[in-house]
Amino acid sequence: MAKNETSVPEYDFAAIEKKWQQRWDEQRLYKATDNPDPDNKFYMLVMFAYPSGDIHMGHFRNYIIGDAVARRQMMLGKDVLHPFGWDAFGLPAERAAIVRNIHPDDWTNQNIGVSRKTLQRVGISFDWSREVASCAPDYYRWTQWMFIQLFRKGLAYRKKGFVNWCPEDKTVLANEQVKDGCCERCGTIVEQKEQIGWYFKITDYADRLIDDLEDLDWPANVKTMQREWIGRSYGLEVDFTIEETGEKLPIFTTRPDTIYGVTFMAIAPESDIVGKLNMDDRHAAAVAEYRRKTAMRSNIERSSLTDDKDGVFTGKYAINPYNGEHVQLWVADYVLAGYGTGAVMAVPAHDTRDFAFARRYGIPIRVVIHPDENTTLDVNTMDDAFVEYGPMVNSDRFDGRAGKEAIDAVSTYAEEQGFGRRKVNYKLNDWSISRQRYWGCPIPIIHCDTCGSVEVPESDLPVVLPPVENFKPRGRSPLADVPEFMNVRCPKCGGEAQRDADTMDTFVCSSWYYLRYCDPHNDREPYEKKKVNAWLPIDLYIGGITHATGHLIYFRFFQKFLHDIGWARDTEPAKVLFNHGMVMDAHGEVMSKSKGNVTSPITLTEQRGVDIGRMAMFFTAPSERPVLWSEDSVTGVEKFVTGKLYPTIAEYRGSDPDLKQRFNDGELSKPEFKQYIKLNQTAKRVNESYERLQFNTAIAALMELVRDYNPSDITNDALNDQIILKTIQMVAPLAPHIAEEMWQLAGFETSVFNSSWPEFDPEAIIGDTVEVAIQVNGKLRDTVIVPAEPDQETVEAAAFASEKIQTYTQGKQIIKKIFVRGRLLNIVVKG
RNA sequence: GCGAAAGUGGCGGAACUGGUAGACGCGCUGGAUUUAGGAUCCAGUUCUUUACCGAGUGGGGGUUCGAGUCCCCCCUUUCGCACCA
Repeated sequence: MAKNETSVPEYDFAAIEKKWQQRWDEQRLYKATDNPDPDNKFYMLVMFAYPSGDIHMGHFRNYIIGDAVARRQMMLGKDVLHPFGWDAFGLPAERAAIVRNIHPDDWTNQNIGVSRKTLQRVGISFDWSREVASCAPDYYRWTQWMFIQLFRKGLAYRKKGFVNWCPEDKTVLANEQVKDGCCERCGTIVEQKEQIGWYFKITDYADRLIDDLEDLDWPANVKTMQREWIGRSYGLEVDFTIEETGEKLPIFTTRPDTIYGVTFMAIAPESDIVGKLNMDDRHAAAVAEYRRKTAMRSNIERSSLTDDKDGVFTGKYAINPYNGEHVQLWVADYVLAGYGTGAVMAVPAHDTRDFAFARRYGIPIRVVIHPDENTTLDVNTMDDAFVEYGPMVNSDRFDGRAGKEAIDAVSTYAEEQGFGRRKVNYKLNDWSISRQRYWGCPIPIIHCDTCGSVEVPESDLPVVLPPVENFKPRGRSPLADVPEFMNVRCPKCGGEAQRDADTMDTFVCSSWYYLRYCDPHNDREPYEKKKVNAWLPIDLYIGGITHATGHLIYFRFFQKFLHDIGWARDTEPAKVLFNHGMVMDAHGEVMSKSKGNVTSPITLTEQRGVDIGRMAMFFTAPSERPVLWSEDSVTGVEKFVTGKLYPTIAEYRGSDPDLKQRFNDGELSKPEFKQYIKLNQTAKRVNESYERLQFNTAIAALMELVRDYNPSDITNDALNDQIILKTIQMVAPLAPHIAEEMWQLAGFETSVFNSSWPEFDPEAIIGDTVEVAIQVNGKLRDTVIVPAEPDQETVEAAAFASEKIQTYTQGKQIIKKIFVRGRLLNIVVKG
């Protein structure tokens, strides 16, 4: 064996990790350029983290995936931007600070320090010179700037309305922060409360937010969730008339073809239409009582009563403009005040909810759609509404029309007659952003009795969050009790005025952070456009699925807005999105402190080393699937790294090979050629695995390569050394420290991450012989070994030479033969 | 209830456009080494069987020379939506 006798030091991971983390830092290996080549750049982004103090396995997994991608992109010669920062405002800091009796600012900064150190310890290739924290005045100054831009375009406005109110956190929540009727953060049942606050008019962007999903390379489920959340539907708005007052009562419907089947109308209890009806005392009292009752019910109670529709009659009637019919007007809580016009036309025969309601209160049911020409529906035997399309009946001039065509005809008629118009509705509501809390970005608005809501002049930004002793929640913003903060002069008229006391939803802060990374220290503007346009769009954005209908809609909205006002070229922030799977314990349970089943990446890496921890995480499952973490995940990978991979460096012969050199069959011995083939097959497989973020199969391929590597068969030093060096390069993005150490032991003075990612020799993927499967009638009966790239005759000759094949074909009629190049021959026989 | 995705050994998981199912690893079994344990190495490991044969990717049907992969029905799991008119 041509073994190099220089002794290789033992694998001391602690020393190796420390050494390389220090050197990488000194060399500024991860420092991103300000002037990337736009055709050769890679913006690798992982989601902003909340600095809770400990980095858990979920973070670890998220960041090592991004890290592997970033490091490989470096080796592919790209200009790489791989930044990190902190989503540092928000309730948890405020609560922790209350409990510990320290200031949220101190608590947050301490945690950032600890978390940053942990991330550095696990060797993530973040460019820390670009770190941002959303609670820093030089960051939130520009969050306020963003608010002002929206305000100037009329896209930030203040209104009084019903909002989600968390009684525990004592603050307003956005729809996106309410889960199953409960506060997403603390689980308390959310109440509806009338409150004045600021909104972003995201609904203006609803169409673009849906339509532009088309071109995004995002997981299909996220796109579907966003489409459903925005909830676009096309329909007709029809003006019914209130009988006595003659007032218009517009309603929205997606089924104009059922309009002759309307037998009653229903109004949402919260709708202000209810107040305009002129009800007599008896009905007014009943309605008031009903409204009071609904107000007390929480959202979950209301939605869980799906089958049990109730309501109350107003004593009033409305007129259907199509046929002049007078129908009863009810108040019912299955109608939502916040969608459409807050009132609906009810067609019991063709809507499940209306059907249940009509049956309960004995309201007439009239069939106006038949399943088809030959089938008629009988009201008396129906046990549910018929909701499909079909020909219209009992519908005057429209009888016989069906489906989309019917809807068109009915809609056009309304438009011609002037009592209706085609309309698009959305489930998406405007984004409520006011929070009655201390630890957030102050809203840069001054309220003046004469001038109204006035923006703080840009030169006065940031509006600094004042130091406050007592920031306990009391149901209104703690800032409201700080007169030095609140009382200011109006920037317009100079009169006495008051600041807005609320702070912004932290999702505002995280809606533009990816732009700030491109120019994080700019103190004249949020960022230089040129820099943002050079780095954007994000080439790969990695995070958990939890943000599908929150952050991932908000930041698309911001990007589009900034595009519209000339601050960004791109209309979408991230071309590719990837959701990694969760990390759970060995039994598939979510890790949590209360369950006591938390494994810390810090402990893991201290005991086994960072690279082993990373490799184990990568190897256990492909990146998008959940990982059930257990010690068994580590065993095999640890044996491989310390027992197989690392010792190969002792076989290095110091030939300083040209890694671009390709060998051909003739210049290598048979066993050498075999190993050369294996190397190139592996390079191909590893490449494909990296592209799909399937690092588990990349590791499997590398394990095979190292297993089959046999230096005693190799006399060609250049080949031997090429195998070793390329192995190191291929494993480097996954296990950076050990790879860098081996690279140095091989004699290199520059980083492995500055070397070129190995390409494979396409001529060396197929060996000199191949195994071809021989099937008879589609069943595998034998395999034959033939020279590479065989033609059909060669394989057939080999096949019919096989005794096994003969026993299956003898005395039978051969009908046809199917030959798949390099794969198989299928002989179809009869008899 | 509606919608989507997924069901492969004892376990985590491989299998590109239909083409040799179970790569790689864990675990397990046997052997070597060792005073012993551990570690390491070698061999085996889908099921049934001594072996051959046969069966086999949740169940049932279909298309095809050939199906884990495509189509239909059913079951299970996970996720999302959940009165959106």
